[in-house]
Amino acid sequence: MPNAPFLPTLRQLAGAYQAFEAYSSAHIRTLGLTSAQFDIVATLGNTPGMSFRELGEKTLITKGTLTGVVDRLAEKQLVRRIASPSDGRSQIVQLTPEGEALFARIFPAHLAHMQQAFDGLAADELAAIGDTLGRLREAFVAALDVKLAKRDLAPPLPLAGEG
Amino acid sequence: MPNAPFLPTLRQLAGAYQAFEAYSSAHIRTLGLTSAQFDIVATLGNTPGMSFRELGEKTLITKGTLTGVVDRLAEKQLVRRIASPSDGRSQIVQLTPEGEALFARIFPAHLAHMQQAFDGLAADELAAIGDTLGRLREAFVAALDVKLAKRDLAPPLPLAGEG
DNA sequence: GACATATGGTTCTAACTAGGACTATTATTG
DNA sequence: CAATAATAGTCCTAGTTAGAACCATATGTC
Repeated sequence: MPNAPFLPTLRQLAGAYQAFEAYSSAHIRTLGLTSAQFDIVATLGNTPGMSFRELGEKTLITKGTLTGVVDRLAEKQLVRRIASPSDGRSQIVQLTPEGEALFARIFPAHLAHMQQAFDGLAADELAAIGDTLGRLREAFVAALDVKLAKRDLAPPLPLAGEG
Repeated sequence: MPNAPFLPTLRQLAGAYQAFEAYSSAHIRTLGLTSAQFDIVATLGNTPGMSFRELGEKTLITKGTLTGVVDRLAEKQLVRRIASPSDGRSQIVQLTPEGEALFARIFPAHLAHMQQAFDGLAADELAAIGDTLGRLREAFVAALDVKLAKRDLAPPLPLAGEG
Protein backbone atom coordinates (compact mmCIF):
# COMPACT_ATOMS: atom_id res chain seq x y z
CA MET A 1 0.00 0.00 0.00
CA PRO A 2 2.57 2.59 0.92
CA ASN A 3 4.01 4.02 -2.25
CA ALA A 4 7.20 4.54 -0.28
CA PRO A 5 9.35 1.52 -0.98
CA PHE A 6 12.17 2.86 1.15
CA LEU A 7 10.24 2.67 4.42
CA PRO A 8 11.05 -0.97 5.11
CA THR A 9 14.69 -0.21 4.43
CA LEU A 10 14.65 2.60 6.96
CA ARG A 11 13.02 0.37 9.51
CA GLN A 12 15.73 -2.18 8.95
CA LEU A 13 18.38 0.47 9.37
CA ALA A 14 16.93 1.62 12.66
CA GLY A 15 16.44 -1.95 13.79
CA ALA A 16 19.96 -3.00 12.95
CA TYR A 17 21.42 0.02 14.69
CA GLN A 18 19.29 -0.53 17.77
CA ALA A 19 20.21 -4.19 17.96
CA PHE A 20 23.88 -3.27 17.68
CA GLU A 21 23.57 -0.66 20.37
CA ALA A 22 21.70 -3.01 22.67
CA TYR A 23 24.24 -5.76 22.24
CA SER A 24 27.24 -3.52 22.53
CA SER A 25 26.11 -1.29 25.36
CA ALA A 26 24.93 -4.15 27.54
CA HIS A 27 28.51 -5.34 27.60
CA ILE A 28 30.04 -1.92 27.98
CA ARG A 29 27.87 -1.21 30.99
CA THR A 30 29.32 -4.23 32.76
CA LEU A 31 32.71 -2.60 32.24
CA GLY A 32 31.63 0.51 34.11
CA LEU A 33 31.31 2.90 31.18
CA THR A 34 28.56 4.21 28.95
CA SER A 35 28.67 3.70 25.20
CA ALA A 36 29.71 7.28 24.57
CA GLN A 37 32.44 7.08 27.18
CA PHE A 38 33.74 3.83 25.77
CA ASP A 39 33.73 5.36 22.33
CA ILE A 40 35.95 8.18 23.53
CA VAL A 41 38.35 5.90 25.39
CA ALA A 42 38.57 3.56 22.41
CA THR A 43 39.25 6.43 20.04
CA LEU A 44 41.95 7.93 22.23
CA GLY A 45 43.65 4.59 22.84
CA ASN A 46 47.09 4.27 21.25
CA THR A 47 47.14 7.93 20.26
CA PRO A 48 48.86 10.96 21.79
CA GLY A 49 45.45 12.59 22.12
CA MET A 50 43.47 14.85 19.84
CA SER A 51 41.36 17.98 19.80
CA PHE A 52 37.65 18.05 20.60
CA ARG A 53 36.98 18.74 16.97
CA GLU A 54 38.83 15.69 15.75
CA LEU A 55 37.43 13.54 18.53
CA GLY A 56 33.95 14.62 17.61
CA GLU A 57 34.49 13.83 13.95
CA LYS A 58 35.74 10.35 14.69
CA THR A 59 33.07 9.42 17.21
CA LEU A 60 30.18 11.27 15.56
CA ILE A 61 29.49 13.04 18.85
CA THR A 62 28.66 16.70 18.49
CA LYS A 63 30.66 19.27 20.38
CA GLY A 64 27.98 20.21 22.87
CA THR A 65 27.62 16.59 23.90
CA LEU A 66 31.33 15.98 23.86
CA THR A 67 32.07 18.55 26.54
CA GLY A 68 29.88 16.68 28.99
CA VAL A 69 31.16 13.22 28.15
CA VAL A 70 34.76 14.34 28.48
CA ASP A 71 33.89 16.06 31.76
CA ARG A 72 32.62 12.79 33.19
CA LEU A 73 35.66 10.87 31.96
CA ALA A 74 37.91 13.51 33.48
CA GLU A 75 36.09 13.15 36.80
CA LYS A 76 36.91 9.47 36.65
CA GLN A 77 40.53 10.41 35.98
CA LEU A 78 40.51 8.53 32.70
CA VAL A 79 41.26 11.49 30.42
CA ARG A 80 42.74 14.94 30.81
CA ARG A 81 42.61 18.17 28.86
CA ILE A 82 45.78 19.97 27.88
CA ALA A 83 46.11 23.22 25.99
CA SER A 84 47.03 22.92 22.35
CA PRO A 85 50.53 24.27 21.76
CA SER A 86 49.62 25.54 18.31
CA ASP A 87 46.10 26.90 18.76
CA GLY A 88 45.03 28.92 21.77
CA ARG A 89 41.38 28.01 21.31
CA SER A 90 41.95 24.31 21.16
CA GLN A 91 42.22 21.67 23.85
CA ILE A 92 43.85 18.29 23.44
CA VAL A 93 42.10 15.39 25.11
CA GLN A 94 44.29 12.45 26.02
CA LEU A 95 44.11 9.33 28.14
CA THR A 96 45.70 9.42 31.57
CA PRO A 97 47.77 6.39 32.63
CA GLU A 98 44.64 5.08 34.32
CA GLY A 99 42.77 5.62 31.08
CA GLU A 100 45.39 3.76 29.11
CA ALA A 101 45.31 0.91 31.56
CA LEU A 102 41.55 0.72 31.28
CA PHE A 103 41.77 0.85 27.49
CA ALA A 104 44.27 -1.99 27.45
CA ARG A 105 42.02 -4.05 29.65
CA ILE A 106 38.57 -3.50 28.16
CA PHE A 107 39.15 -2.78 24.48
CA PRO A 108 40.26 -6.31 23.57
CA ALA A 109 37.49 -7.69 25.75
CA HIS A 110 34.90 -5.66 23.93
CA LEU A 111 36.29 -6.60 20.54
CA ALA A 112 35.99 -10.24 21.51
CA HIS A 113 32.44 -9.63 22.62
CA MET A 114 31.55 -7.98 19.33
CA GLN A 115 33.30 -10.64 17.32
CA GLN A 116 30.83 -13.18 18.61
CA ALA A 117 27.99 -11.37 16.94
CA PHE A 118 29.82 -11.61 13.63
CA ASP A 119 30.70 -15.26 13.90
CA GLY A 120 27.80 -16.16 11.69
CA LEU A 121 28.70 -13.71 8.94
CA ALA A 122 31.24 -14.49 6.26
CA ALA A 123 34.02 -12.05 5.46
CA ASP A 124 32.71 -11.20 2.01
CA GLU A 125 29.26 -10.68 3.40
CA LEU A 126 30.72 -8.32 5.95
CA ALA A 127 32.39 -6.35 3.20
CA ALA A 128 29.18 -6.23 1.20
CA ILE A 129 27.26 -4.90 4.18
CA GLY A 130 29.82 -2.18 4.75
CA ASP A 131 29.72 -1.24 1.11
CA THR A 132 25.97 -1.07 1.13
CA LEU A 133 25.86 1.06 4.26
CA GLY A 134 28.40 3.40 2.78
CA ARG A 135 26.17 4.05 -0.21
CA LEU A 136 23.20 4.58 2.05
CA ARG A 137 25.06 7.11 4.13
CA GLU A 138 26.25 8.97 1.10
CA ALA A 139 22.72 9.19 -0.18
CA PHE A 140 21.69 10.99 3.01
CA VAL A 141 24.72 13.20 3.13
CA ALA A 142 24.26 14.19 -0.48
CA ALA A 143 20.58 14.89 0.04
CA LEU A 144 21.30 16.98 3.11
CA ASP A 145 23.93 18.96 1.25
CA VAL A 146 21.41 19.73 -1.45
CA LYS A 147 18.99 21.03 1.15
CA LEU A 148 21.56 23.17 2.89
CA ALA A 149 22.80 24.55 -0.38
CA LYS A 150 19.28 25.51 -1.37
CA ARG A 151 18.56 27.07 1.97
CA ASP A 152 21.71 29.17 2.05
CA LEU A 153 21.56 29.91 -1.66
CA ALA A 154 25.26 29.10 -1.67
CA PRO A 155 26.65 25.58 -1.85
CA PRO A 156 29.13 24.49 0.84
CA LEU A 157 32.21 24.80 -1.34
CA PRO A 158 31.48 22.04 -3.83
CA LEU A 159 34.90 22.57 -5.38
CA ALA A 160 36.92 21.83 -2.26
CA GLY A 161 35.96 18.52 -0.70
CA GLU A 162 36.97 18.22 2.90
CA GLY A 163 38.28 14.83 3.41
CA MET B 1 46.30 -3.75 11.64
CA PRO B 2 43.13 -4.38 13.55
CA ASN B 3 42.39 -8.07 13.50
CA ALA B 4 38.78 -7.05 13.78
CA PRO B 5 37.44 -6.93 10.25
CA PHE B 6 33.98 -5.99 11.46
CA LEU B 7 35.00 -2.62 12.84
CA PRO B 8 34.67 -0.76 9.54
CA THR B 9 31.27 -2.32 9.09
CA LEU B 10 30.15 -1.07 12.47
CA ARG B 11 31.43 2.37 11.69
CA GLN B 12 29.46 2.34 8.48
CA LEU B 13 26.36 1.26 10.36
CA ALA B 14 26.68 4.07 12.85
CA GLY B 15 27.51 6.54 10.10
CA ALA B 16 24.56 5.55 7.96
CA TYR B 17 22.18 5.73 10.90
CA GLN B 18 23.50 9.11 11.97
CA ALA B 19 23.25 10.49 8.46
CA PHE B 20 19.69 9.26 8.24
CA GLU B 21 18.81 10.78 11.59
CA ALA B 22 20.43 14.08 10.70
CA TYR B 23 18.63 14.29 7.38
CA SER B 24 15.30 13.19 8.73
CA SER B 25 15.24 15.11 11.97
CA ALA B 26 16.34 18.39 10.40
CA HIS B 27 13.14 18.27 8.39
CA ILE B 28 10.96 17.07 11.25
CA ARG B 29 12.13 19.91 13.42
CA THR B 30 10.86 22.42 10.88
CA LEU B 31 7.46 20.75 11.31
CA GLY B 32 7.46 21.48 15.03
CA LEU B 33 8.08 17.97 16.32
CA THR B 34 11.01 15.90 17.52
CA SER B 35 11.96 12.66 15.82
CA ALA B 36 10.48 10.56 18.57
CA GLN B 37 7.26 12.53 18.55
CA PHE B 38 6.96 12.27 14.78
CA ASP B 39 7.56 8.56 15.05
CA ILE B 40 4.63 8.21 17.43
CA VAL B 41 2.31 10.35 15.34
CA ALA B 42 3.27 8.48 12.18
CA THR B 43 2.70 5.13 13.85
CA LEU B 44 -0.70 6.12 15.21
CA GLY B 45 -1.85 7.64 11.94
CA ASN B 46 -4.65 5.73 10.22
CA THR B 47 -5.14 3.43 13.20
CA PRO B 48 -7.70 3.40 16.01
CA GLY B 49 -4.85 3.68 18.50
CA MET B 50 -2.82 1.08 20.31
CA SER B 51 -1.38 0.23 23.70
CA PHE B 52 1.93 1.54 25.00
CA ARG B 53 3.37 -1.89 24.63
CA GLU B 54 2.47 -2.18 20.96
CA LEU B 55 3.50 1.39 20.28
CA GLY B 56 6.86 0.72 21.88
CA GLU B 57 7.39 -2.40 19.82
CA LYS B 58 6.66 -0.63 16.57
CA THR B 59 8.73 2.46 17.26
CA LEU B 60 11.56 0.74 19.13
CA ILE B 61 11.06 3.19 22.00
CA THR B 62 11.26 1.60 25.44
CA LYS B 63 8.37 2.04 27.82
CA GLY B 64 10.12 4.39 30.22
CA THR B 65 10.90 6.75 27.37
CA LEU B 66 7.50 6.33 25.81
CA THR B 67 5.65 7.68 28.82
CA GLY B 68 7.48 10.99 28.52
CA VAL B 69 7.11 11.31 24.76
CA VAL B 70 3.39 10.60 24.94
CA ASP B 71 3.08 13.08 27.82
CA ARG B 72 4.53 15.82 25.65
CA LEU B 73 2.32 14.94 22.71
CA ALA B 74 -0.70 14.94 25.02
CA GLU B 75 0.26 18.40 26.25
CA LYS B 76 0.19 19.51 22.64
CA GLN B 77 -3.26 17.94 22.33
CA LEU B 78 -2.07 15.67 19.55
CA VAL B 79 -2.76 12.35 21.30
CA ARG B 80 -4.90 11.16 24.16
CA ARG B 81 -4.87 8.20 26.53
CA ILE B 82 -7.97 6.10 27.00
CA ALA B 83 -8.37 3.10 29.25
CA SER B 84 -8.27 -0.26 27.56
CA PRO B 85 -11.68 -1.91 27.69
CA SER B 86 -10.19 -5.37 27.96
CA ASP B 87 -7.22 -4.86 30.27
CA GLY B 88 -7.34 -2.71 33.35
CA ARG B 89 -3.58 -2.15 33.30
CA SER B 90 -3.42 -0.99 29.75
CA GLN B 91 -3.86 2.39 28.16
CA ILE B 92 -4.71 3.00 24.53
CA VAL B 93 -2.94 5.91 22.88
CA GLN B 94 -4.70 7.47 19.93
CA LEU B 95 -4.50 10.61 17.85
CA THR B 96 -6.88 13.43 18.63
CA PRO B 97 -8.57 15.19 15.69
CA GLU B 98 -5.77 17.75 15.85
CA GLY B 99 -3.28 14.90 15.79
CA GLU B 100 -4.93 13.36 12.77
CA ALA B 101 -4.95 16.68 10.98
CA LEU B 102 -1.27 17.12 11.71
CA PHE B 103 -0.55 13.61 10.54
CA ALA B 104 -2.40 14.20 7.28
CA ARG B 105 -0.44 17.35 6.71
CA ILE B 106 3.10 16.38 7.62
CA PHE B 107 3.36 12.66 6.95
CA PRO B 108 3.19 12.95 3.15
CA ALA B 109 5.52 15.92 3.31
CA HIS B 110 8.07 13.96 5.24
CA LEU B 111 7.77 10.98 2.94
CA ALA B 112 8.47 13.27 0.02
CA HIS B 113 11.46 14.67 1.85
CA MET B 114 12.85 11.22 2.53
CA GLN B 115 12.16 10.08 -1.01
CA GLN B 116 14.63 12.63 -2.26
CA ALA B 117 17.44 10.91 -0.41
CA PHE B 118 16.59 7.68 -2.18
CA ASP B 119 16.33 9.15 -5.64
CA GLY B 120 19.85 7.98 -6.42
CA LEU B 121 19.23 4.40 -5.31
CA ALA B 122 17.66 1.80 -7.55
CA ALA B 123 14.82 -0.36 -6.32
CA ASP B 124 16.79 -3.56 -6.34
CA GLU B 125 19.61 -1.87 -4.48
CA LEU B 126 17.12 -0.72 -1.89
CA ALA B 127 15.90 -4.25 -1.44
CA ALA B 128 19.45 -5.54 -1.14
CA ILE B 129 20.23 -3.00 1.54
CA GLY B 130 17.18 -3.97 3.53
CA ASP B 131 18.06 -7.60 3.22
CA THR B 132 21.58 -6.96 4.37
CA LEU B 133 20.47 -4.93 7.35
CA GLY B 134 18.03 -7.60 8.34
CA ARG B 135 20.82 -10.17 8.53
CA LEU B 136 22.96 -7.79 10.50
CA ARG B 137 20.21 -7.16 12.99
CA GLU B 138 19.55 -10.84 13.41
CA ALA B 139 23.20 -11.45 14.11
CA PHE B 140 23.04 -9.04 17.03
CA VAL B 141 19.74 -10.29 18.32
CA ALA B 142 20.95 -13.87 18.17
CA ALA B 143 24.21 -12.99 19.91
CA LEU B 144 22.37 -11.11 22.64
CA ASP B 145 20.02 -14.02 23.17
CA VAL B 146 22.99 -16.30 23.64
CA LYS B 147 24.39 -13.97 26.26
CA LEU B 148 21.15 -13.65 28.14
CA ALA B 149 20.60 -17.38 28.06
CA LYS B 150 24.05 -17.97 29.47
CA ARG B 151 23.60 -15.38 32.17
CA ASP B 152 20.25 -16.67 33.35
CA LEU B 153 21.26 -20.27 32.90
CA ALA B 154 17.90 -20.70 31.25
CA PRO B 155 17.24 -19.88 27.62
CA PRO B 156 14.31 -17.57 26.80
CA LEU B 157 12.06 -20.34 25.56
CA PRO B 158 14.04 -21.46 22.53
CA LEU B 159 11.20 -23.75 21.57
CA ALA B 160 8.59 -21.05 21.23
CA GLY B 161 9.79 -18.29 18.96
CA GLU B 162 7.95 -15.06 19.45
CA GLY B 163 7.44 -13.67 16.03
C1' DG C 1 -10.43 -18.19 46.31
C1' DA C 2 -5.50 -17.35 48.21
C1' DC C 3 -0.86 -17.02 46.48
C1' DA C 4 2.87 -16.61 43.34
C1' DT C 5 4.20 -14.77 39.17
C1' DA C 6 3.93 -12.06 35.08
C1' DT C 7 2.68 -7.92 32.64
C1' DG C 8 1.45 -2.73 31.57
C1' DG C 9 2.62 1.88 32.74
C1' DT C 10 4.64 5.31 35.64
C1' DT C 11 8.35 7.31 38.07
C1' DC C 12 13.14 8.20 39.10
C1' DT C 13 17.96 8.73 38.02
C1' DA C 14 21.98 9.37 35.31
C1' DA C 15 23.47 10.16 31.04
C1' DC C 16 23.38 11.32 26.20
C1' DT C 17 21.69 14.28 22.49
C1' DA C 18 21.33 18.33 19.19
C1' DG C 19 21.09 23.05 18.57
C1' DG C 20 21.92 27.67 19.59
C1' DA C 21 23.92 31.48 22.14
C1' DC C 22 28.21 32.84 23.93
C1' DT C 23 33.43 33.75 24.70
C1' DA C 24 38.05 33.51 23.28
C1' DT C 25 41.14 33.00 19.83
C1' DT C 26 42.64 32.75 15.15
C1' DA C 27 42.52 33.79 10.21
C1' DT C 28 41.30 37.06 6.55
C1' DT C 29 40.84 41.16 4.39
C1' DG C 30 41.38 45.89 3.47
C1' DC D 1 47.46 47.27 11.85
C1' DA D 2 42.07 47.52 12.36
C1' DA D 3 37.83 45.31 11.22
C1' DT D 4 35.56 41.26 9.92
C1' DA D 5 34.70 36.62 9.62
C1' DA D 6 35.58 31.91 10.95
C1' DT D 7 36.66 28.37 14.34
C1' DA D 8 37.17 25.77 19.12
C1' DG D 9 34.95 24.84 23.25
C1' DT D 10 31.67 25.88 26.81
C1' DC D 11 27.12 26.61 28.62
C1' DC D 12 22.15 26.32 28.43
C1' DT D 13 17.73 24.27 27.29
C1' DA D 14 14.53 20.86 25.99
C1' DG D 15 14.22 16.46 24.91
C1' DT D 16 15.36 11.52 24.36
C1' DT D 17 17.31 7.39 26.26
C1' DA D 18 17.78 2.96 29.08
C1' DG D 19 17.35 0.67 33.22
C1' DA D 20 15.51 -0.23 37.63
C1' DA D 21 12.23 0.23 41.26
C1' DC D 22 7.48 0.49 41.90
C1' DC D 23 2.24 -0.08 41.74
C1' DA D 24 -1.87 -1.97 39.88
C1' DT D 25 -3.98 -5.42 37.45
C1' DA D 26 -4.01 -10.20 35.26
C1' DT D 27 -2.95 -14.81 34.97
C1' DG D 28 -1.67 -19.37 36.57
C1' DT D 29 -1.50 -22.81 40.29
C1' DC D 30 -3.02 -25.24 44.03
